[in-house]
Amino acid sequence: MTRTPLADVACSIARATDLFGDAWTALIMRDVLTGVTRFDDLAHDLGISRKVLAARLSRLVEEGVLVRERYQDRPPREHYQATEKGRELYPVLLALMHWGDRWYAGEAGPPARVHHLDCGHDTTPVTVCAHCGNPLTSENTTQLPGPGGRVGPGTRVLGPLIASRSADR
Amino acid sequence: MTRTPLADVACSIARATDLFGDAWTALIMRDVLTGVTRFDDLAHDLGISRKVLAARLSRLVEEGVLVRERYQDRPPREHYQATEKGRELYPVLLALMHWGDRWYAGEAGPPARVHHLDCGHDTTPVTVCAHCGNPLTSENTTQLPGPGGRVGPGTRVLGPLIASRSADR
DNA sequence: GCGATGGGTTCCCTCAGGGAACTCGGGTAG
DNA sequence: CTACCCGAGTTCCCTGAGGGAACCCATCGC
Repeated sequence: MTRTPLADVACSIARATDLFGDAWTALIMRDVLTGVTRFDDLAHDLGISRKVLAARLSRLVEEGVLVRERYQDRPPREHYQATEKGRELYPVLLALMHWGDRWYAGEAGPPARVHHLDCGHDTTPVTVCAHCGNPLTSENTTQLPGPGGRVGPGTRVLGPLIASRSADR
Repeated sequence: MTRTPLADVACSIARATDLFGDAWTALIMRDVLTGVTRFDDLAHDLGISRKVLAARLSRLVEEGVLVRERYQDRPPREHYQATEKGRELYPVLLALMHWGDRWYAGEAGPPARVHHLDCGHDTTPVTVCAHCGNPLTSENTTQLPGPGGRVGPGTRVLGPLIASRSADR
């Protein structure tokens, strides 16, 4: 649908969603990161059209989020593995999953648990400040322009910033 | 495009992406949470088609993520505010933004900074274990079936789980 | 009365997604 | 040697969601 290209907008969320803001991509990454790495397995597990799956996978490979590698020679079989860039999407998935659990889990409870091997407990993810370790929320944070945030022709900042909220109108 | 309905799949990521896995929804939430709350402002800021914006907003209101409220009577003006459910999407946005910063920021650096009011520093978000406070990664966690994760007809678990990885074939 | 907002809705067109069939190379059973 | 299956895609057609731009309607400010 001639999706408006978001990649060139000066906002990291826009850049990230240009790739990740697609219903399938998140689910593909979830599967790959939890061990479903082969084309047919992904197609069956997700119920995605094979055409779209092929397109998504090659996009993800192009972007360096996944690599396609041969894991067996006779017969030749390939699978997809997450790169470091891909593995770093895990916090996004955890955040999405946690939100889904909070707001859509039925009476039975969430469909899956996350088990933290390091401490041996089932856990929930919390997004905290790298500095002080306390949780970050929309109320206790402010978005400010960063070094790469200068405005130019064809470039939009990450949305009117708090500071420019009334100024830009 | 007769998008495959993901909402009924027994996976919180699928449920969340059914709503959120759309390029525009993430950006709308980013804007609303940073103070861009009016229809026209959103339309201009995002460069989104007004038709699609209207559709997204009403979907988000329907889902209880946003509320539409009149903030002034003469002339009548409405805006959209995030509910608690909506504000809790903030960690997802932070995770997306952080990933975008890590992998797509140019030489100039990221386009925006997140300032944590509680500790007074510019910060980066870290996703940690609610239990022990250490970072969660795809390597140090495992997904296990949860209470709501029983499999039935028409219901898929959150992707073949680690445990069933070789068993289901 | 007249134009300017703000907040949408309507119309048309194109192209991405769904579904299912087809391909192609390498096993493997008989 | 032939027949059949599997993994991994590719091709084809059809539908409907997204883009773009015009249109609508109520309420100001003048």
